[in-house]
Amino acid sequence: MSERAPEQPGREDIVTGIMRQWQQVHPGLDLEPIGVIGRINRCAALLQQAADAQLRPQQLTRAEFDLLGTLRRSGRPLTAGELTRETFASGAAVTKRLRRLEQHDLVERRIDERDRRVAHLTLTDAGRELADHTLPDQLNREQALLSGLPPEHREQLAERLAELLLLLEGSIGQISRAAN
Amino acid sequence: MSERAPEQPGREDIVTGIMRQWQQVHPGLDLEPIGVIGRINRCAALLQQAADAQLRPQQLTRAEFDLLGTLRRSGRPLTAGELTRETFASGAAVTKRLRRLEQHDLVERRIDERDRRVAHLTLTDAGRELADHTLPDQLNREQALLSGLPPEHREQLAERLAELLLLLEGSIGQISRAAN
DNA sequence: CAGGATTATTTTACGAGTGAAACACTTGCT
DNA sequence: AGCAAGTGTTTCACTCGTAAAATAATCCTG
Repeated sequence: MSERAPEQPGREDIVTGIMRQWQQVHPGLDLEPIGVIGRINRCAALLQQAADAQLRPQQLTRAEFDLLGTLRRSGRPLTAGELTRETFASGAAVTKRLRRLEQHDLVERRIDERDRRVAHLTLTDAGRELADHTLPDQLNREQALLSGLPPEHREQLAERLAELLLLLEGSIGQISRAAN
Repeated sequence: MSERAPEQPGREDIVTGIMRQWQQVHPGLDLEPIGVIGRINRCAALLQQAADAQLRPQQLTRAEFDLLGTLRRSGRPLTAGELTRETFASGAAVTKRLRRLEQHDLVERRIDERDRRVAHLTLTDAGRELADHTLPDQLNREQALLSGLPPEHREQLAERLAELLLLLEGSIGQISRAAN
């Protein structure tokens, strides 16, 4: 399917070529941000595509699975608002996703008695089982993807990304008040 | 919701906390993929949010700007199909975006005379000006975000991401026929 | 040189996400 | 107590993206 040119198996990633094109069109422009940010975006797109494909048979969206995972790892009921903040999503989106998850009997809703505005969401047994089955599966396939990288490079990548993310949370995250 | 310690300004990124939660719930599970992939996804989300905000005043979507940029850096007319592959998007999405860009007189369409199925798209003068004004702007703000990282860390990050992307293009990209 | 296979692009029908307004409560002020 | 202000969640109207079907042209191949 790819016998293009006398090209080596995998010499360059897509972004390298993109940067070369820009350099020819705008010589002298500092393209470093593309080398970092463009690659992050492409990697994210590919990885999300892979995750979506893996969740499709379970009839779950990545965003829905994110909710299940957030409930699972928190180990206690969360309110809709907490889920909104934890999953970095809009309130409207969370409402819709919760409706679907409730319809499929994966999460349950309990109205707070003190303050009847707030809803506490919990995983049902089915929801917990689904999460507990799906997460390790997901991690295995992801680890398989990453295994093509030498372990010390994976580790370095994680460290550098942590630095960057911390930085971005500081400079961009202000509005979204990511309440940790 | 988080009684963690006399919290320092920015000691940990969000993902570190998420990993700690998982470790408590599923001890023994290998969470390394979260450290890499989870962080890539979060970084991408934040960076895209920043880019969207910056493009809003220009009345452009990030995806639309991606089309303009692709045409600009290619330096020649591209067909709709080429744009589809280059921008990593679905055909339908490209059709819609091109319609909008044509309506705003940013790109022009010319039907190929040999094969009247194919459309060649070009930037108009306005489109080129917009791209030439917006890209450096974008790069400057992105460089400003990254400038919080030591230069050698930025470089290392770009290198490691290039390795990863190359790997992912090999293992995931098969379907999407990225004909380069 | 006719008619099916192939290719390039658009249309259609629909699902998912969004911001703003609405709704449903509780809190605090007087 | 009464009511304005505040808070948590849902609804509404809309945009954007997608997969699959439709359209439109070209390429074979006998």
